[in-house]
Amino acid sequence: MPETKKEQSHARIVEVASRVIRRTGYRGVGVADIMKEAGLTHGGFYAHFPSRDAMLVEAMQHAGRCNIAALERGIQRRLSKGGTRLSALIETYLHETHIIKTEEGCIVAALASEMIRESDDLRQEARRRVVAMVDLVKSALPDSADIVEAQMVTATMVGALQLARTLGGKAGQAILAQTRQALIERYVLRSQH
Amino acid sequence: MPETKKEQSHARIVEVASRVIRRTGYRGVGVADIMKEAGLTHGGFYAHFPSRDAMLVEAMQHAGRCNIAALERGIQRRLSKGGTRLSALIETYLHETHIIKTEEGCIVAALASEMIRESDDLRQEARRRVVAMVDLVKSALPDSADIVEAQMVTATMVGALQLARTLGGKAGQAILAQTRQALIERYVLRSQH
DNA sequence: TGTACATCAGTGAACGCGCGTTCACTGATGTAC
DNA sequence: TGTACATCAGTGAACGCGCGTTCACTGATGTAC
Repeated sequence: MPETKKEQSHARIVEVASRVIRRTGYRGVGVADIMKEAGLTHGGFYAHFPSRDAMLVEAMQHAGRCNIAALERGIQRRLSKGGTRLSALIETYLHETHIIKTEEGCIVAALASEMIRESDDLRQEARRRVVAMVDLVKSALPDSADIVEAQMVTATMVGALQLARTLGGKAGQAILAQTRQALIERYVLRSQH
Repeated sequence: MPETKKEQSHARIVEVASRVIRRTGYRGVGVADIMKEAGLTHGGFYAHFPSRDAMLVEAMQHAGRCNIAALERGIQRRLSKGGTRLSALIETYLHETHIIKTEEGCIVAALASEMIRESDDLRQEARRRVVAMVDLVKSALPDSADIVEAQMVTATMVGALQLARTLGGKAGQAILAQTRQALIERYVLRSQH
């Protein structure tokens, strides 16, 4: 069954918003901007969402699911050239291109320090996004690793990407390279003997 | 020589702002709120700063310097009870109380994901705050460790604190505990033999 | 010591602007007969 | 097949509010003589 026109518009708004909030933050963008970028006028917004906040929740969910899917694709691509699932994940997540590409990048890294300040609904969705990321990391860690270990690896990758973005340039790239190396050394090389 | 009344007010505004931005973010607070919390009215603001942005730069610098000083105090207190400088730093930074206490906490963790979106002046100051944190971490690492290694450790601690805050509760505390343990295992225990 | 004036630090009303939200209206598409 | 009406999806003007910034004014403190 084909989507109705309204459903298509709805999906387009969410898609646009999910990209824009990663670039400019929760507070950095208005309803009118998002509608305009989706090819609509701002007046129609409230036919799609009860509030700006509700739209942000959807945008965050969408961004997180795209993140997981994109990471999984990157992992499979790298796995086909050899290596472990974990090294493939680490190399995909901590790739240098993500320093600049925030719009399509990890929603957790893009908004981590803002998450705690927003409405209850947004914080709850933020928690879900973190849990989804942690689950993906856990699926790549050795079976002996528990959820808390996966949380720590996630924290390391998220923090590294954020500092790399703040410092920028060669220093930013160096952080990512170092973090890749350290995580792979700790979790991949050591478990091989 | 005693401070003039104006210098005292200026310092008080910066102090208040440095706390409030850690709690609510760059965009989460207005000039009037800060002046009110400093016991003044908003009209006088522009006798102290050329713009809101300039005040935020000062607030960030102040917060960062207080962070470094507080960490150093925490390190010395712990060192007097034994242990290494690095384990003292890790245990001070990743202490459970920091999950809730954002106002007095690390400015980098509080604003990491917002830093890249602000004005050039603010981003430059943000870079300085990151560099200062990294320098402190480097001062606690073994001499063989280079600056990039210090950056990675900083990223791990910052990321862990942010995820701990997002998840909250027991899960948040578990992340901090796990990260402390992993970092100490990697850098402290291993270098002892 | 007292008087007159200048400077300092802050007050509070006002301005302009942008943003979230509302709402009367419009053109396109679907449906009944 | 054509006509009349209902529904859908979106438009664009308007409202209220808060925020950064400006500015004329005020009371307190310092200074000259």
